[in-house]
Amino acid sequence: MAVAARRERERTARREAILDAAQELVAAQGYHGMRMDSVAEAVELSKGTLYLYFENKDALCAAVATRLLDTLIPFMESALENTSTGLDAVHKLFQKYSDFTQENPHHFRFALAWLSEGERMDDSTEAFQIYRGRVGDMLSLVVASLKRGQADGSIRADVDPLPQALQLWTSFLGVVMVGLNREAMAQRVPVPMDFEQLVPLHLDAMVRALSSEGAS
Amino acid sequence: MAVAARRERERTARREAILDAAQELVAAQGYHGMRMDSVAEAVELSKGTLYLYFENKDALCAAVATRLLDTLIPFMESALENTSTGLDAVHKLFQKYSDFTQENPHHFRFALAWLSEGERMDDSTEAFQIYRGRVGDMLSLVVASLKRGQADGSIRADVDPLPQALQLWTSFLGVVMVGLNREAMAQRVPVPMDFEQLVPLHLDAMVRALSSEGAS
Amino acid sequence: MAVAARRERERTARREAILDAAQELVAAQGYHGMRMDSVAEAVELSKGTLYLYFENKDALCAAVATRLLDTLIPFMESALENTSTGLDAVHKLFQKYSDFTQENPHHFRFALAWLSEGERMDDSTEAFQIYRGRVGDMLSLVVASLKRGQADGSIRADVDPLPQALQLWTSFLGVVMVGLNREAMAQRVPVPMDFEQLVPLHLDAMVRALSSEGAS
Amino acid sequence: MAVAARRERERTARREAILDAAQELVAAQGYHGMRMDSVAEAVELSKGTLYLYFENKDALCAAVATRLLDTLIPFMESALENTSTGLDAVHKLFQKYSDFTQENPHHFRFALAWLSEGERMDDSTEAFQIYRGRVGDMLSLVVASLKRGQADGSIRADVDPLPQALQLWTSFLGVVMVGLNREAMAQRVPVPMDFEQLVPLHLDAMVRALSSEGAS
DNA sequence: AATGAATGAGAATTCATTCAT
DNA sequence: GATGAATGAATTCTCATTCAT
Repeated sequence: MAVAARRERERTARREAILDAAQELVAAQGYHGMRMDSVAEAVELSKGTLYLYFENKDALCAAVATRLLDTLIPFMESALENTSTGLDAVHKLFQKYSDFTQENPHHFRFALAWLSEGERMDDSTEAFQIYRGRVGDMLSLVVASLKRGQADGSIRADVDPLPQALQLWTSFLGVVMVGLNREAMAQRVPVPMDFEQLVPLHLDAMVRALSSEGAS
Repeated sequence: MAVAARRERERTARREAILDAAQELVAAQGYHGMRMDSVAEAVELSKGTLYLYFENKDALCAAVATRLLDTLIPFMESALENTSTGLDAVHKLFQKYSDFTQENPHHFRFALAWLSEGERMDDSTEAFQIYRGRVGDMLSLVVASLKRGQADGSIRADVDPLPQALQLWTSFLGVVMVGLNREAMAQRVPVPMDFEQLVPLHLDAMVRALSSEGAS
Repeated sequence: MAVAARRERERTARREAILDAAQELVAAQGYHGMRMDSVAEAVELSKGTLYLYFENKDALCAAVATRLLDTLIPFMESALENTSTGLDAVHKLFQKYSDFTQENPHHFRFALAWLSEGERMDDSTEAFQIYRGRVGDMLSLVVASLKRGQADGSIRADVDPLPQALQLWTSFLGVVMVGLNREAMAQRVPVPMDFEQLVPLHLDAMVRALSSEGAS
Repeated sequence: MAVAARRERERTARREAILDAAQELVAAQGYHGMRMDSVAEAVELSKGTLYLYFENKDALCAAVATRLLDTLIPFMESALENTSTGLDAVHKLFQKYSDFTQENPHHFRFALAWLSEGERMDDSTEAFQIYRGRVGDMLSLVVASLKRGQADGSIRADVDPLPQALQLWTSFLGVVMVGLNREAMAQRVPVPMDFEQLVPLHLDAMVRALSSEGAS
């Protein structure tokens, strides 16, 4: 029995180690740059062993993303403590979101790959299904804060919470995407770009747009 | 002489055909998914011939992007006619941008695929430099309108035109990206989404955020 | 344990098989004519497998050359036993060199093909650095014998050992090269050629040139 | 008639121009580095036109080499004027040969390719046959000087002219080959090499070896 | 005679995945 | 469970040669 338990523990630990390595590599080199070879080397396992833990590369990446969302959601929830108003809550929620993407660029890159190459990713794996569920959880946090803001008067009454949550989230996606691909952007845009400014500017714009103050 | 003229015509036509094929393939399969082989097959030319028209894969992609911007920019410029204020101009500029992406989903898919794979490209080709110039032209339209809005009092004076133009553009990228992948999104996000609403909501938010009215 | 030992044996054997095939192909077709495809086919391995054993084509070629020098050097060293003088040693060294090329025409053809195509190689691989070291070892034998000859008075005192060693080696290259291509030469040079005589004649000339006797 | 003559003149001029360009390119980039594309561009002709003047790449190269030998032979002959002895003549002959290879490295590279890749070159062309004849002419010069040296007593009587001429020529091939591939050599040999010294050293050694003075 | 667009058979190298041990 | 050697299809790019005009 104890043996089985230890085995299970070892298995979990190894799985986590693989996820750690994969996460770091995706962060450093992007989805395409991450090689199964490198993951194996990083965890000091053979390439074959990787396939005992994950069906294929996409499943491994989905598992990385899921684990990140599992971290992101409590991280965002923690932003809600000590918020004066719903508007403040929305602000802090996205601030956290932004912080998170800066610290875990892999999550974002994965999410984007998922969006922009969606059709070509292998979404048949269980790992992928779990990941999907998490996205809904995250959006719920935003919706709830918007509603709270309307209740406490900090957010305009004519805002429709769910669509507006999606507007907030998706516009954030664009800003953060650009921030994560600064090198690629700097190559393509012939003006100096201050990527550090981008997120604060966007957050500020979003707060102004939602605020009940100054509404006609 | 007629021969030279015809040759020139044929050459241009062939070039356009290659661009068409490449555009479609990148839109459908992403930058990595687009294979020079597939492009060649699609235009019924040999692989080698592609390289008579474009230095390499990156130059071909840059040419596709340039061609798209060549259409987009006049289209956006046309939005500036009959605009009452700078704020109105910004609004209409992005409205056009949005319309364009709806009508030319390929453009957007192309731009996104190219961006979100986030890898450095070969920027040594002439084609890439031309593309880079066009991106600047497009941004200039936004910057100019922001300045005009500050001059006529419709836009807040504390807005810094270039960074704000980037914020506007990049946040739009996210919204439109999601709008173009509505099916993938709808299937994956476990809440009902009304994509038609997304762009107007975002436009509205942006205008509120920039407007000098109701500024503290 | 036995498993590890067998694996190691197999790995070495496979490596040697690849080297054999590459050596033969370069000898027969020159450096450019040797294709990684052909090597793979010759050893009945997939192309990819070659790259598990050697970083790239240049590293493979460097390894072939190294292996040949590993045989040649002890063979030349054996010539130094029972030599009366330094001059005698130089003579016997090149006699051995010549014998070696007659017995291992592949070595020479390989070295020549590699040299006469005159292109820069990828010298960043470990394999190349090892090869480079071996070339130095071989030359050292000649340099040492020249010095010995000067010490014992058999070789002219005004000889500068290193440059002279290079002169000896490189002039030998030409003679042996022609000797190995006797058929091609005989067919192409419109005078009767006695190739058997060529090496002895050259050796004799070299000894006369180095000898301290008869120096002005 | 005049028309035919002019045509012929033009044709010859164009042929020469192609040879000039090819010669320069082989010199600069080696046999493999020389591209038919580059030749065409250099002479401002289309690639197709090249094939109206030369059967294929190898025939073009053979023609370059032939033309060079056509220059080399009178050049070597000119060395014979004002020579005091046969030994002096041999010395000056090879001195000229060496000068020539330094100034026309292409000739040499071609000759070597011909030797070391002989079997794979297309020797069926007429250009190639002409080239072969020239080689014999050149050797005859050396043979004649050796005989003269024996007659005037400057060269050892026991030298057999034809074999010795071949020894001289072939050993020179090696030295010059290395001199022409200095870059490749410098990469492979881990000792500092002074290529300028190599040819004089070799010439000196050859003269000592042939000289009747100091012969036993 | 001249053109130059088109060809297409390769070339080296990569990498996710499999499978005998 | 773990290994790691082997795979082989895929990918970008090259270049001597051809041929309709």
